[in-house]
Parts: sequence; structure tokens; C-alpha cells
Amino acid sequence: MKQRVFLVDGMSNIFRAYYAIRGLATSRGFPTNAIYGFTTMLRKLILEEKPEYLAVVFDTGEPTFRHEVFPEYKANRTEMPDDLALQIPYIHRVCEALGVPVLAISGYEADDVIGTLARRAAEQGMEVVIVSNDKDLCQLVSENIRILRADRQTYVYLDEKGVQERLGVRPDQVVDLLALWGDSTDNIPGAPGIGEKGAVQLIRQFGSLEQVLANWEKVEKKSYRESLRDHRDLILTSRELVTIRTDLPLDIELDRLRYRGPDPRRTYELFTELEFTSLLKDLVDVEKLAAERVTEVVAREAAGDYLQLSDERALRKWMDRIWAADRFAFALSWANGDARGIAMAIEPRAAAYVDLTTWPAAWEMVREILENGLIVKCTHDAKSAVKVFAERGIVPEGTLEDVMIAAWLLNPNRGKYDLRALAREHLRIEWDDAPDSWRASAREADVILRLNGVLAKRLAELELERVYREIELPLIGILAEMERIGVRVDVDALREASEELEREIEALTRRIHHVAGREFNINSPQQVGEVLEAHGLVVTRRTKKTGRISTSADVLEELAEEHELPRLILEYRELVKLKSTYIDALPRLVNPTTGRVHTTFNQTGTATGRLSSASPNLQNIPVRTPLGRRIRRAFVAEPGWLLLSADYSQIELRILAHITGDPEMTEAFRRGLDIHAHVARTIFGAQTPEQEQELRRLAKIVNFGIAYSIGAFGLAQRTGLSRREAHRVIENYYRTYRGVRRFMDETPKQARRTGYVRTLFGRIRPIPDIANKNPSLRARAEREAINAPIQGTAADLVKLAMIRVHHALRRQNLKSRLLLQVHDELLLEVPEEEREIVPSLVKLEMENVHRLNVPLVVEIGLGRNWMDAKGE
DNA sequence: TGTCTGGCGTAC
DNA sequence: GACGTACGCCAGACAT
Repeated sequence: MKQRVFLVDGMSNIFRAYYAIRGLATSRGFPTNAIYGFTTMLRKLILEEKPEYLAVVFDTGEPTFRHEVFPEYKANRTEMPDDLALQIPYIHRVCEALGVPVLAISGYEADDVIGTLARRAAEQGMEVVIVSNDKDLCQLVSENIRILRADRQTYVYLDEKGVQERLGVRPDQVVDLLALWGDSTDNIPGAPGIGEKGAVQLIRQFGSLEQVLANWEKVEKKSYRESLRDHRDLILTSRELVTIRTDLPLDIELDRLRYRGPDPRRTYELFTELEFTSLLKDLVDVEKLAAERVTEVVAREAAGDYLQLSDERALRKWMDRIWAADRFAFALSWANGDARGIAMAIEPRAAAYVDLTTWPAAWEMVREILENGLIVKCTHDAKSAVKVFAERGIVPEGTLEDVMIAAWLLNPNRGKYDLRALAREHLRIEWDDAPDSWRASAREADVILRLNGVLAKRLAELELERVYREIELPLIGILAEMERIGVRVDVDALREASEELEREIEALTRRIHHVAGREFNINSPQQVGEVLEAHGLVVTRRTKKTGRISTSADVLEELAEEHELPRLILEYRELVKLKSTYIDALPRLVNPTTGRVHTTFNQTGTATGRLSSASPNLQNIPVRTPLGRRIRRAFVAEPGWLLLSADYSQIELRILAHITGDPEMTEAFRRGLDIHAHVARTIFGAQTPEQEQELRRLAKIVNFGIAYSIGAFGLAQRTGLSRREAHRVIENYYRTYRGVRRFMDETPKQARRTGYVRTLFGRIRPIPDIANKNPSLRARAEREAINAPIQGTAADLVKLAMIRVHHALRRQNLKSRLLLQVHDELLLEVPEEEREIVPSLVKLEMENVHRLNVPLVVEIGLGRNWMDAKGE
């Protein structure tokens, strides 16, 4: 294979892009039509042609030898349109980002540079492609040199034959042709009175300009004869002007043009700035870069003016300054779960650090400011700080702000909120690791202070203040307390279950190996797939990413009708899953002295506003199967206490009724009807109680599916209906619940207009893919747009309810306390003596958390363990 | 030996 | 390709 050199004529392509695409601009109104057209051209070249060598060639605009030969050369050029001129620097940046060398040689025109490089490359036996729509360049076409020309939407190659077809003459005759024809854009006169047709005819007739001029008398047309006779010099000058030089003394090694691919970061940054996000994905790994959130300008920060405080006078002086400023930022330095020291900042670039391990007495002074309700505090990950303060009996008073949460509210899609990432995005700074940990903490406090200023402003601009100050900030301390208290686990019960299961799993393993006829790892989906195939079970589905045989539960469920193996594997899976994930894992996380597990709630872990829970995740404790319920029974109350479970009944559907205002659904909830039964009647036409009973199951699936915008396919899968039937059900649903349909139609449109959706309380979720050209990504974005306000509003309500319940309990000096939140459920621990008062208090607070168009209903249960508490 | 990805499954 | 939001276990591939 010959190596290929692509030489792009910069200006030709820019002008073409500018005129071919009209009206494209960024959301701020900056014109991008020429940049976009040029960029798509380069991208196409890179992706489809995969050039070995590539360069874009520009003029420098300085006079050249042509101006000396002919002073009027290019004298007719009008000024470049303003909106195009603005785009030129960006086009250079696009080239740089994509790693495409740009050549602009002082004193030479682009054509001559292209001509020279093309000739040299061709002589070295390479294949040359000149990307241009300028006909002048056709003169360079030869056996090894072709033109790539934009022709409407596509690109076509012109070789020698192509030039002949297009211009009517051979490439070696192009110069002669243009000498007669002239070039109005460059103000090259040619032969006056002779245009394209005449020039072509003359050159074809006589073969060359030389012969035309020598035989001018033989030319038939009188006006041509006279022009050739009278303007001989002008024609020869024109010939000189249109002749592209191929012999420039350029000091350019071909190796400089070797194409090495795009610079992913720069491409990502630039394309994001230009809002060319759809062009990114084939060029760079967008996911990876988006996760890093590379910003356009990142300044490296010098170390600030940080100091270490080690005596009382110095610390007192700082505290006075904090007093005067009435707000400060702090950062803790950590040493295995405890605070080693604290850094405090009150103005940018200045921070002081106090080492609390070598000077524990300083805690008391730190306590003073933390417990002063008039001083606003700010940190990153306040919940962790609150927890270590609580260990020392310090409860911060007054406003405690958290830049991590602020940043999450501004963009909850990106699950990473460490300080470095936030500083990069919002302050556009980075820093080197500090030489010691105290300086690192001082730096953090400094950065937190500055971040807080920027983020507070953005929160206000986006009207996120309410969610921030009334929901998220008040929740911090409550979550910290819940984590600290933990939930008691009956470890003995789990150990016993583990041993039992061990034996069952062993037996099951033997049985499966026996039936399979060989030993294999049942935990390996890959091996399971192979075994199933070997037993003649037809592959019904393959996995998405690797195309292996799918062995997911629903596939095995289907195969279970043909063979006993799938059923056994399903059984095995359930046992192993519950044993490894819960029964064996939980005891390891129990604090041996208290017998309790302490989850960590992630307050910035979801895109919708929900909490998440980890190590252990107590939001996915089983409940469905008998074994699952056995696990739930292992979550118990302290002796003398009870667990109270308070569950919002159908909170998402009630929210749906509220925000869509759908009359039918609203009415059903107002009348206190069983919504699933109601749907069974209205959609499936159930009339008798027996029919209702039977169809309620289907109705429930439909109701759940609605909030996630399930399609006919999905509904059919889950209900066993045919797709046609499922489709009819959905149609029928939307006919009955017209308000719901309107919401489903309007929400994606609204997301498209603004780029995000909001919950009832104003929480935002950006929907970046809502206008994606990829239909499946777009459809997914539409479902996210529909789901986020519903799920997010539920999250808002439950969080508000937690705050209310917590304060109601404290106000009445009750000992009852929140332990867990599981999205629509609160789990509390209640002393026996409070069992009469607390359930009704919790119910009241939760049901009245916020007034909706439909009632909120809370179901309460009390019990010795979580399972009993749920169903009583 | 550690780290990452994919498949799968638990919850709401 | 088809239902939204999470976390965690295990296998297997790959880097160290």
C-alpha cells in the first residue's frame, strides 16, 4: 500500500463551509457555521481515509511574487465577512486539537506550498490527495496526485480523467486554459472577451496556449482573434499568475506531516466550547474525558500564604479574624477516620492550620467557632466532618455549607465531586501536591472558600437555593446521626443461616454438576452459558457488550420449561447471591462492641436527588423471597426498643397525579381508591371483584412501568401479553389518563428547550442527550427526562419528611430516632415507652410534609425486626 | 497481586 | 434497542 499525503487547502474549504452552512451558532450566539463545516470535513477525512500524512495549508496574507508581476493581483478581493473572520482562529485551534499540522509560509501562497509538497511527495512515490474546490489546483493532477472535491453533500476524487471531464482539458493544459479564461476571484484578467467555453474550445483545438497564440489568425471567431492579437502580454502574464509553483525552497520535512491523531483533551475542550458534542464521540473517548471534566483554561496554582498555628495567641488572633468575617471555610486533615488537624480560610489565598494531635487543647477553641451559630461555616463533605465533631461532642451550630453538595445540585449527572475536580471545573485551577499534609489541608480550605463563593452564585442563578438550604443542608446532620447510630443486626441468626445455606449450596452444586454431566463454575455466567448450550438449550439472547450467551434470570426462566438445569441454576443463584451479598457480608461490617452496622449515605450519589447507601448498602436488603425475608428479620431493634417502618404508599404515582394534574388519577387518589385496582377497572375493564383481583397484577406492572416510560416491548416481556396487546394497553392508558400523556409528551420537549428538567422543589437534572442524533441515546434521554421529576420529587418529599420527623422528635424530647431511609420508607428505632406516641407523630409529619393535589398516605408498622415492622 | 469491566441480581 | 435510580458480588482479562 502506498503511503498517502492529504493536503487540505484551508481557505477554499473554509469559504465553502461558510456558505454551505447557514445560521449555525453556539447557544451564546457565537457563529460556528464555517468552523463546523470545516471540522466535519477534517473529521470525515481522519475517520474515513485514515491518512498517513495530513496537513492544512493557509495563506499568510502577505504579498507574493504574483503581486510584483501584476500589481492588481487579488485587488478586487472584498473584505472577509465579520462573522467568518471571527471563526478563523477557532479553525486553527480545531486543526491543532485534531493534531493536524497547519502550514502557513510567509511569502508564499497556499497553492504554491501545496504544489511543492505534492510534487515532492509524488516523486517519492507517494499518493497525494489535495482537498480543495479550487479549479486552479487541477493543474497539479497527475498519476500520483488527485483532487478531493466537495460536491454538494459528498466528496469526489478527480484524477486525470476526472479533470478532463470536469474542465474539458487535461491537467497539463489547465494552466493554459486558465491563462485565457482568467480568474475573476483573484482578479486575473485572462484574454478579454474569452470565457470558459471559448478557452476550452481553443485549447482543445490547438492543444496548448503556445499553439493558440502562434495560430491566432486561424481562430474562427473574430472577437477571439482580436483579443489574442491585442492582449498577448496580458495573457502571458495571466499564465504566469495562474501557474502554481512546485519548486519552492521549503524547509519542510515530510515527517512533520505524519498524522498522529487527535489530542483528546484539547478536542474535548474545544468541541465542548463550540457545542460540537455530536462530533466528539468517534474522535475521542468522551465518557472518560467527560468524567474528568476537563476545563478550557486550567491555571496551575502557586502555593498560597499558608501558616501553621501552634500557640494560643496565634490561634486566638485567627479566631478573631473569623469572628470579624463572620464566615470561614475549613478542611480537616484525616488520620484513620479521625481528624488530625483543621485548616481554616477567611479570604482567598490565606489559610491557617492547627495540628490537633500535637495540640489537643486547641479542640476547645475550635469548638467555640463551630458552636457559634452566628458564624457561617463551609467545607467539603460536611457530613464526614460532623461525624468526627460528634465524636468529641461538638455539634456545629448555624449554617454549615457544603461545596460538594452545591456542586452536585448544579450538576448531579457527574458522580464525582472531589475537591480537585470541582476546582478544575468551577475555579479552573489545579495544584501540585503539597510537600506536607498541613499545607495540603490549608490549600483545601483556601480552595473551599473560593469555590463556595462561585457555587453560591450559581446556585442562586439557577434557583437552587431552596433545595440547597431547605432540603440538603438541613439533612446533613440528620444523616450523620443516622450513620453514627447504625442498625442492630442479629449476627447469630445470620451465622446460622450461613451454615445452613452452605450445606444447601453444596448439595445443589453436586446436583447441578451431576445433571450437567461435568463440573464447572456455576458462578461464571460464561461457563453456565457453555453448559446450557452443550445440553441443547437454544440461545435465546446474547449479552450486550460481549455477545456471550445470556444466562440472566428471565432467560433461564424460559429455558426452565425444557430442562431442569436452568431451574436448578436459578435456585443456586438466589442462595449464593443472598449468602455472599448479605448473609456473609453483613456480619463483617458489624461493629463488634455495639452489634450494629453503620452504612454511609451518599448524599451526592444519584442523578435524581435520591440518597444512596453503601458499605453496607442498606437500601437493597432483600424482601421478596422467603430467604430474603429471613435476612430482613436479622435487622432488629435494641432490647427494649422496636423498629418502626413508615412507608409512603405509591408516592411516585401520587406525584405523577399531582404534577400532571390528571383528573382521572387525581380523583382516584382523592377518593382513597386502590390505584392498581382502579387501573385494572379502567384499563383492563375488570368488573367483578374476581376479575379485578386477577387483573390487578397486570395493572400494577403497568403503573410501575409508566413512571419509567416502559414501551410495548418491555410491558409485553413483563406481563406475558403479546406486543400488540401491550401496545393497546398503553394506548388505552394514555386515553384514560390524558394528563399523564401530556406530561410524557411535553416533558422531553421542555427538556430540549432548557437542557434540563426540574422537580417540584426546583432540583435540576440536566438531560444532555435530549437532542442526540443517536435515536436510542435520545430515547433514553427522553425517559430520563420523564422519570427524573417524578423520582426526584419523591426524593425531595422524603428528605423533607426526614427533617420534619427528626425535629418533631427532638422538639418533644423523644428518644426515638431515624435509622434508615429507603427511598419511600423511613426506618426508626422507638423505645417501648414511646410506642403509642411515635407512630402517629411520624405518620402525621410524613403525610403533611407538603400539600399536593392528592393526599399522601403513609403506612406504619412496628415490630421487633424490620420484617415484622413492615407488614404489621 | 491489584484494578477494571461485564454480567448479574438485590432494592425502590 | 426496548424500564428509571442505585450498590455489590464474582469471573475473567489485563497490568504490575
